Amino acid sequence: MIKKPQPIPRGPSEHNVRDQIVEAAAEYFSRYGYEKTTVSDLAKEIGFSKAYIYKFFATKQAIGEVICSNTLSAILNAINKGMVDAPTASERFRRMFKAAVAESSNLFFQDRKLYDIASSAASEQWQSTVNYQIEIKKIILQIILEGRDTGEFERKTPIDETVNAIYLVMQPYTNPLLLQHNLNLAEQAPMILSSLILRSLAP
Amino acid sequence: MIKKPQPIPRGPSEHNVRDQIVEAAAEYFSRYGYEKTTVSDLAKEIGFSKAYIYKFFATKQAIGEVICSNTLSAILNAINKGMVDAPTASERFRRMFKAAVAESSNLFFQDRKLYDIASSAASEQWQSTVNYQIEIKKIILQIILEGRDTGEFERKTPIDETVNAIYLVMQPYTNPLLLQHNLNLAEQAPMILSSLILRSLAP
DNA sequence: TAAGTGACTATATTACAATATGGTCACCAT
DNA sequence: ATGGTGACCATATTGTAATATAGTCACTTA
Repeated sequence: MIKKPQPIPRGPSEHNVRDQIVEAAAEYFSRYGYEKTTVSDLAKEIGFSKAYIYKFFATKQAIGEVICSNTLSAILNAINKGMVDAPTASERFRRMFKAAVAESSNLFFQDRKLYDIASSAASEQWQSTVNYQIEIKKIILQIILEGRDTGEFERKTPIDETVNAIYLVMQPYTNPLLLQHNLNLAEQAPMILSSLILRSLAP
Repeated sequence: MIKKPQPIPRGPSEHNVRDQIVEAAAEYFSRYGYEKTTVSDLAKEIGFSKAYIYKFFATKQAIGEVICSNTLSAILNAINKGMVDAPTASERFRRMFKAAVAESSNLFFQDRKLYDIASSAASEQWQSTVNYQIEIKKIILQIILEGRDTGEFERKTPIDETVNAIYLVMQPYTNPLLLQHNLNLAEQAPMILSSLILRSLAP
C-alpha cells in the first residue's frame, strides 16, 4: 500500500520532480538550516506549488530524512574507505572508530546546518539515523567476525554481547546528538577507547 | 581574600542564616525547580530581605552549587555504601557502576527538579559537578589499584590511561546531562559495559 | 561596627497578538 | 487518468510591550 503517488518521469527528462525537490532541499537545508527552510521555499525554487511537493513527500520531515540519509551515507562511505587496507582486524577497528569520529566532527565544523539535521534526527529517532546505527553495528560485527576468524580476538563472549558493548562504548562519539557534548574529547577518546576495547577482545 | 562577609552565629543559635538559606533553597529548588525559585522567595521564606542573601552568597548559582553538591554527595555515599562488602575488585567495580546508574536514575524519577539542577550544572561545568567527576575517577582508581594488587587485573597499561578509558566508558551513565539520553539503557548498559571493562582488565 | 534593608538598574522572562508555516482538499487542465 | 494548484485550517513561530528577576549600593538601626 504505497500512500505517496509516484509520478513517473517521462521520456528524456534528465531528472524528475522528486530529484529536483531533493536537490533544492540539499541546498536550502545546508545553507539556511532545516527549520528556517519552508516547504514553500523549496516549491518556489523548483517552480511548482507547495501542494505539489506533497504529492512526492508526505511530510517535510520525509524530505529531511532523505537529506539526512544522504549525509549519513557519506559518512559511512568515508568510514569504509578509511578501513579497506587495514592489515589486521585490530587495525581495522582502530581506523573505523577514528574515521567515524573524524568524519562526524568534520561535518560539525564544515557543514553545521546539515550536522544539526542529523543531530535532531537522532534525538527524534528518525529512520535515517536508526539505519545509520544499524550499519555501524554491522561494521562492528564484520570486524569482530574477522578478528575471531584469524584468532586475533577471543571467542568466548557471545558475539551479540560483544558487538552491543562495543557499540555502546562508541555511541557517544558516533551519535551526532551525543558527539556535540564530547567534541573536546574527539581527538583522544577514539584512541584510548579503541585500546580498551581491543584489550577486552584479547584471546 | 574572602569576598563574602561571614556573619558569625551568636550564642546558642542552632543554625545560622547561611544554613537557613540552604535549607530553604533545598525545599524550594526541589519543589519548584531552580529557575522558578527566585532569590526573593528564599528571602521571604527565612524572613529576611533579598539583599541580605547576597551577604552570604555571591550569586544565585552559588546557592545552587551547594544544593547540587549535596545531591551529588548523597549519590557518592550511596555508591560507596553499595561497594563496601564486595569480595573482589571485579565485583566492587560491577557494584559501583550499577549503583552509580541506579542512584542517578532514581534521582531522575524521584526528584526530577533536583536532577535537573545536576544536569544543567553538568552542562555549565559547575564546580560541584567537576568535583563529582573527580570523585568518580578516584573510586575507579582505587578499584584498579586494588585489583592490580591482588593480581586480579593486568598491570601493563599505564594506570592513568586505564582509569581514563574506564571513566570515558562510564561517562554517558554517570553524567546526569548525558544519562538523560540513555535512560532506556540504564538497566542493561552497566552490566554489559562492566563485563567489557573487566575483560579489558584481565591479566 | 555588625546586622539588615528599600530602592534602583540592566537584563531576562512572560504574555499574547500578529504572522508564518505545515499540511489538506476540492478542484482545474490536459 | 496524470500533472498541477489556490484557498483554506490548525498549529507553530515571531515580534514586542509589559513584567519579573538577579544583582548592587547607599543607607538605616541598634
